[in-house]
Amino acid sequence: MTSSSTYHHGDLPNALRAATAELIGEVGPTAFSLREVARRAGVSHAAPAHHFRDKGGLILAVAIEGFERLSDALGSDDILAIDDPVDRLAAQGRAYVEVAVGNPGHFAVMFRPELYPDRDTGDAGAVAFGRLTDTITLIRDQLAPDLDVMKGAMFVWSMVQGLVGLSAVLGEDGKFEVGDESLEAEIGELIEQMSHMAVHGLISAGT
Amino acid sequence: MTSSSTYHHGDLPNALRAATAELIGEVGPTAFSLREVARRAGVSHAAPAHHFRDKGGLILAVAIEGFERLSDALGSDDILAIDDPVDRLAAQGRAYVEVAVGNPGHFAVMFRPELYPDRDTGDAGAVAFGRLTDTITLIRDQLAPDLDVMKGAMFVWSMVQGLVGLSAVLGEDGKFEVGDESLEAEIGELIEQMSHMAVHGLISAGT
DNA sequence: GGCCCGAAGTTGACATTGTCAAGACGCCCG
DNA sequence: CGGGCGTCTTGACAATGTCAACTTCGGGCC
Repeated sequence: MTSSSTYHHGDLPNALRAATAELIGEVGPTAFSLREVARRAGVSHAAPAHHFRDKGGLILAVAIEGFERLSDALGSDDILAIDDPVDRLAAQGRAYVEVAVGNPGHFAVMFRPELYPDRDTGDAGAVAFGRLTDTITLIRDQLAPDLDVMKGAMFVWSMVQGLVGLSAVLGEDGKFEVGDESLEAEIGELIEQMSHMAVHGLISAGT
Repeated sequence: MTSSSTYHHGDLPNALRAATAELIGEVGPTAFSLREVARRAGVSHAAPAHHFRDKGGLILAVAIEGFERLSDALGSDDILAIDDPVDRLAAQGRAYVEVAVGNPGHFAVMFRPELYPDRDTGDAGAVAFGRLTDTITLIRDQLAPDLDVMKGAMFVWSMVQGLVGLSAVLGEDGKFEVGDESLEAEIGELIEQMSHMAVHGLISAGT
């Protein structure tokens, strides 16, 4: 609880992770400043170094946390309860986008190894990727025997990751405006349509 | 000509753009430093400010140059000479990836508006996107009358952009290694397969 | 042809940042 | 109750982005 002595924070690592994700979500991973994070957490500017080695270490921790949240979402009970692999893949697509828009600070650093030089996220990314390959494997077994699972997984991962990346660029409020015409689709409707296209592409490539 | 007086550089803006793209390609857009660029161009640390307002202005110039190169590649004579719209789309996918891997410094900043706050790339991005929508429109007219062109364009753009983004993360030397199994496909082979899937997805969604 | 004004580049300064070394604080185990 | 160690602070340093003032060049105008 609120300790009278402020010298020991209690759970500074988690507070720093949260403040970092929040700050990056506001100003981006470049403008993000280690000292500002310390300020928000109410500690001195050098305190973060005792828990995370340096700036890169703190960003790495946020990236790993993001991959874990993604893995949890892609492998949730709700999703694993879906038997039809095509429906499950669509649900995973929706879940992916939901996690991305719900954790902008995390996703801003998850695919940027240059932000934590000489370190990596371990197998956190591979675990999340495995959630997708599992579903693609089901699709291959049931619907598309000749499908290359790895290429198929890269296909759907690229699609959904590209959508997330582009949506952060193109518009605000979930709407896109590109060129003369404006794409007025909600992002939810868009991911629905794109999932449909992706599934047909997968199946046609494997039969 | 090697001017005897070094005071006036001759074409400093272009030299700075080139040095910036090169440096970003080496160390990423975050570690990139304005003073280092000036050093490489052989000018003093404040010289860039006279041509590009500040750090963001220089990065913005590189981003716009990248969009222009992309537009040129997607609308090259070779590509426009391809009559079959499906073949043309596949060629544009290949061209997109080629430009991306050939200009890593540019692509590292093209979809990052947070790197140039309060500024934007104008219509440079929309022009490139238009090259794709043109081809998708052909596909709709000839093969898939009910296809939503904008959604289809977002689909293929997301896919190819996601592939580019992920390829920068997953591996070196054009190979991917994910999880236990390793995806040994060359990126060229991968984009070929993915184009195939994308086209089938588009057509099935529009008929 | 000479001048001169503005473009192009330099120098110096300042606040901010990331990192490191050294020290202060407080809890826990003996 | 005393010492040790994890936790946090303080102070310092080099590097960075940006601003203001200064210097140098070159082309246009009379």
